[in-house]
Amino acid sequence: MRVQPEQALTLAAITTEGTFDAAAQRLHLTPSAVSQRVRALEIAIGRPVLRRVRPVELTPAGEAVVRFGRQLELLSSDLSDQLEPSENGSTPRITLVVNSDSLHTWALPGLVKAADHVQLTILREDQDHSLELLRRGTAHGAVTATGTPMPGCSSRPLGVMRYRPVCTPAFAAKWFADGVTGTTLATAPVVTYDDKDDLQDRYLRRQCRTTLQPPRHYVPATHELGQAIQLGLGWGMLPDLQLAGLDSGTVTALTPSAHLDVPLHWQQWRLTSTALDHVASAITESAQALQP
Amino acid sequence: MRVQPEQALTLAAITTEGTFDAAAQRLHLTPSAVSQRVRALEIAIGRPVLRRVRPVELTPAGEAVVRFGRQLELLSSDLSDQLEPSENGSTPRITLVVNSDSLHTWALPGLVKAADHVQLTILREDQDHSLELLRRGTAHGAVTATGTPMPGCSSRPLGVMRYRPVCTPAFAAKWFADGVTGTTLATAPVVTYDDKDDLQDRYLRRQCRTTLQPPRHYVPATHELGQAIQLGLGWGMLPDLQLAGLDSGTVTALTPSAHLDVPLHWQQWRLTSTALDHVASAITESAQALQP
DNA sequence: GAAGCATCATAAGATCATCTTATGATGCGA
DNA sequence: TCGCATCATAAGATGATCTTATGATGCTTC
Repeated sequence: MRVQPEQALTLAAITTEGTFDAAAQRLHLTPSAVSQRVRALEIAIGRPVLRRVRPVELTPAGEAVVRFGRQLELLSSDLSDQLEPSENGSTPRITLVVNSDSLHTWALPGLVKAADHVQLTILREDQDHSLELLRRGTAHGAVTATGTPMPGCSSRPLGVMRYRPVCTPAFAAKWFADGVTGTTLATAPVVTYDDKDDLQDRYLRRQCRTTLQPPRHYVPATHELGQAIQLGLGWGMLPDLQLAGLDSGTVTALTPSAHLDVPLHWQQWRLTSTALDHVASAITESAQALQP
Repeated sequence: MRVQPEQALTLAAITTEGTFDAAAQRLHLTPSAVSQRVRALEIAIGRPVLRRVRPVELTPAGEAVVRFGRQLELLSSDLSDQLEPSENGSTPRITLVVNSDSLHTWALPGLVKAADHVQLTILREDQDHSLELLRRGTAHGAVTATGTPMPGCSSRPLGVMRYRPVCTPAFAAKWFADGVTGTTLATAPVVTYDDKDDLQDRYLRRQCRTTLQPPRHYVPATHELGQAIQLGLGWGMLPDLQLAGLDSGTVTALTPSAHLDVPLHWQQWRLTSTALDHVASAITESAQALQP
């Protein structure tokens, strides 16, 4: 038997919501109806589509069905758009994942322009999570650091984010009076985004060839991380694009020539949707800022 | 109200079949049910989707719905394929338009290779018609002479078909003993595909700078047109690729250096279907034969 | 560990969309 | 003019799917 569109859309809703009951609410149905739809779907394709845990976990078959459902949603939005270009009640919603630094520095301007006919859901997540969100179908596209496309996705390079180690002149005078050496770097406090943020460690390794454990402060917001550094909380890695926005003289590079390049890529589902196309080209346009 | 997938698929079936009754048969329904589905659809989107003539003619809104339906069909096939790679009962059907010369000379070999997991419907049509079939959603892809993509389609260049004016040595001796001039060209009979085939006229214009009206024979089949020329029915424009297959000496060029280049493009719907992707790459591979 | 809550499954009947049957109108060709 | 093909509509039949009701399970909280 064939998978019914309704069934696929239901499974997609369950995946985004995480539970049957939440999906039922979203679909304006009783939980029982949702349960029955899932059962019917599983009977139709002859195997389970998800594991009943919280939140639900899709089986491979379930993932295929959800992909179908998501594409159907977009197709449907496209059709509505063609039929009633005026009525904007049901403009499609595109969900994308952008890491915090990109969102803060370059991603937003282009996206704003694309938002005429699209409703955006921007998820601010780090690398690991962003690929997971793509895989689960929660997001349609993502800015990632890995260029190899997920199965079912296409990937295109966006450019390179260049990070530099910076601090205030006062901070440098206090901690690096004897120069930026293994000794001083081991004691000077560093400000990072969170405990997964390894940019600083990569710099330290390149600089000293050993693993250092300086004091660390975590500031999990890009703008505020910049502020923290400007206030002398520590030194840290900031993108060139963010540095360009600071008043000159407020921060200084630890080692002027040193920098870390993080290549960024746009990954999106291989599906046809004018809405998604809009967003993709908007991101690409924004990423012009990443070109040297 | 939203367009239901069933309704879109129904309209698509009506379009391919031409009448409600034929569509009903294909869908294993009564004509009445089909009629009611169409009515429900028209009420849902608030305007007619087709004109009730034979065969039916879609309105712009109807065309949008049919496109949606066709894409849904492909999506659905893809899903089935993913869920049951073994059961090949419902391999997707891809419809493409290829002009006669391309079909005869270069298009088929690659397509044959792609046919493992795809059922092909090849429509042999000339330029005007092929774009129309694309637009109406009857075909998923087409080999066209125009490179500017239709709305909703993507286009990629395939290469160039080079045509040369040829005839038999005997024909040349009889008609062109005084050389290939405006005078001789005006009287020597020419063989063309049909009355829309303007390759010969383009050659004549380029050769003489005036419009000539030589006697014309129409042979609406590529292979047979070649045979006709070999039998001395007239001179005509044949693709290099076709000439390569003829025994040497059977035909000779009217003006050895003269040739007409027809650039070819592959246009297809911008949608994600592994089946369509297969066909597209097969066509592109075949088109290697068009590279100089 | 008992109570409370959230979650999913199942049975059974209600509801509603959609199909079939039956009939009629229209247009076209023989 | 008849016959045929086509599409529309009314009305009842059908059947899928929903809601209601209830129960099982597992996790949290006190």
